[in-house]
Amino acid sequence: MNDNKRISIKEIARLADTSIATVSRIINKKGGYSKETERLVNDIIDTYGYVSNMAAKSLRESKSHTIGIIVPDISNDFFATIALHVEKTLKQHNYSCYICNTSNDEETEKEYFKDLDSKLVDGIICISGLKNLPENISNRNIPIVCIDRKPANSKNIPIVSNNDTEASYEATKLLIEKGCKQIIYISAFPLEHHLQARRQGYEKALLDHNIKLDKNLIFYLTGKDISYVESEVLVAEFLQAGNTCDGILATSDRIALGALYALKRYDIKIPEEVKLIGFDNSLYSRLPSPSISTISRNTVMLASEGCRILLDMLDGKTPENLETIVPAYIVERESTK
Amino acid sequence: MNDNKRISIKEIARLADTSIATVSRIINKKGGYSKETERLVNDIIDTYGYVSNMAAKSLRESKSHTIGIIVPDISNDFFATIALHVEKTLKQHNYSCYICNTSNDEETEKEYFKDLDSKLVDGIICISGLKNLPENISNRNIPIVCIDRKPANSKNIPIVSNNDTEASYEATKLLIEKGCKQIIYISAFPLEHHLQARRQGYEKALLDHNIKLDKNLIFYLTGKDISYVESEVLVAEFLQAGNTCDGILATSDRIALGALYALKRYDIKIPEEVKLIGFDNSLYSRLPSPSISTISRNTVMLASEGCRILLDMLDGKTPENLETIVPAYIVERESTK
DNA sequence: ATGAAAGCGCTAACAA
DNA sequence: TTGTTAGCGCTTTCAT
Repeated sequence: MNDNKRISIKEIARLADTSIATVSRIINKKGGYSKETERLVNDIIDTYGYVSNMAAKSLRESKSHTIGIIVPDISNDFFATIALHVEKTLKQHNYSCYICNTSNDEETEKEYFKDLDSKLVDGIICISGLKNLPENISNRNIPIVCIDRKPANSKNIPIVSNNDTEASYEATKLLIEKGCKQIIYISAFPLEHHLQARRQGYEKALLDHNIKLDKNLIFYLTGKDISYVESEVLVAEFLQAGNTCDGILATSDRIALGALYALKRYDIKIPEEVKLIGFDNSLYSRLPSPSISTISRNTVMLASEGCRILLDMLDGKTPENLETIVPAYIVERESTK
Repeated sequence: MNDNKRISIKEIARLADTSIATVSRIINKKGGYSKETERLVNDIIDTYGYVSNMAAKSLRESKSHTIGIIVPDISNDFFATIALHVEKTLKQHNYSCYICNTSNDEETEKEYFKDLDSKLVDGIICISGLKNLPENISNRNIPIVCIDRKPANSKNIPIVSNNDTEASYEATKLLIEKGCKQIIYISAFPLEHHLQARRQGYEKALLDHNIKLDKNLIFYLTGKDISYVESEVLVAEFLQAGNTCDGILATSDRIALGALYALKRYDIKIPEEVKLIGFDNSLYSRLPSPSISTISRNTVMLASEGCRILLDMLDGKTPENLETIVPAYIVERESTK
């Protein structure tokens, strides 16, 4: 078959001396043809290496058997793991995936939504960075499931996320129980709902343990630099100014890592003098010495729950719950031991 | 526009009281229409949130403005970085990307090739795990560029890879110059060409420095477990048996990390007693303490060279070089200092 | 069990 | 500058 041209069902029909309708039926196993023609047609398909033309199929059916996955940053372990798991799961249900990397850029994300719309994707799994989803996509009635982050105008869109408030509460509590009294809180700028939830958990834990909230211990990154760089600078400046602390809660492992670097730079012993805990259970917490305690977000479950809901919606079902909570849990490592 | 139905150019034409041909021309900026109709049509497009139907466009044009990216494992930092960079680069040239994660599974990879063919992708960037590319795809005359790994039957397919032999040579030389005489070599099972190249570089460096090759110092992983686990076990057993070494060259950072863990377990000082170097310049070498010296593969350049060549091919040019070598270079860290 | 034909939305060749 | 029309490959309805 050294022919580089794609063969069509029309051609197959001609070769099998039958009609394109029959060929189509055979390819899609719809029944209504003889064993004999079936064998003949399948033989031709094999010999000529026929591959269906998805564009034509999609045009005709107004669907693409494809799902779009929107991720902020595929080179981030956390998102990559989710994307990977989503892809694998959906593949088992005969969907392929467009992975769209927004680089946390709002304009890019909007473009991708349009792109996915244009490509007739059957559904979207979305870890969005947008405050609001684009109007047109939300009006298109295309099934969307959000993971981790929830755009404000997504009232009817199911979301799968963690019990962030509680997880953050537990992390703070762990530090307190290990004797910490001055606990720094470092977070990315809390545009997103889940970051606000974490702050609440932190505050509640302090309150419940009679520790007065000290606003001077709360820091937000600007996002102008890589998070661990910003975090390192911030903690270093804090220490340089003669301030003290005995615990640090960071809302990501990368932020925690920056803190770790700063503490090391000032020869502060971890966990003896300062205890440290992050979020995400990524390589950033697993690999450093001392290894950093962290909150596992349970990426596999975030992904599989998201898929389950999306697949239900693709089947025409209405999701019973708009909010699905995946339990995050503490992974204790050297930095709090 | 609370209508969830997609509007077509036919509908636009009706609303603008013109023909679909004119609308098509305006959308694609082909010229041959008045300023006035242009404005009118664009207004309608905006108000109705028109989005083109890619399936129809692809069917008509026999191309999809989409590139397929085949990767073995998107949750691996090294591949993810390449995929990300490829996606960003191609996006600037108005191509979107299918990222296909093969999980190092041959069957999956073959399926994906078929899938990409079916989706009429205009080109493929391929970090393949296959010994041979599928027949049908190589006969389809669709532009393919391989990165890092080269299937055997890809005679006419351009490949972008590193100068692995030299890089490995330099790494070994570095260890030797720092005084190492018993250098362990640990590699994944060398099905792939670039792993054989690295072994050659290692051997040549030993030879050039009058160190006799000791086959007992050469180890291959089976691939039955995660590489750093296998590597840790392997080095631990080596030490347990009372053997000694003063340097380790690992063909990936993950393998190097396993070695690091084993050495630490036996309280062997790095770099004082044993020096260690890996490959990839990933988080696995950057984050641990001591940090691990490594060979940077120059992922950004691997990706951008791959894109450059593919874009040329998409323009109908024949690539001038079938082999493009991207220089890998040593990143020295604590483990060899 | 099979076939003829319509039509999905689009581009491009041709006509006006 | 604009419009008419064929046809890309496919599924599906309606005949037979």
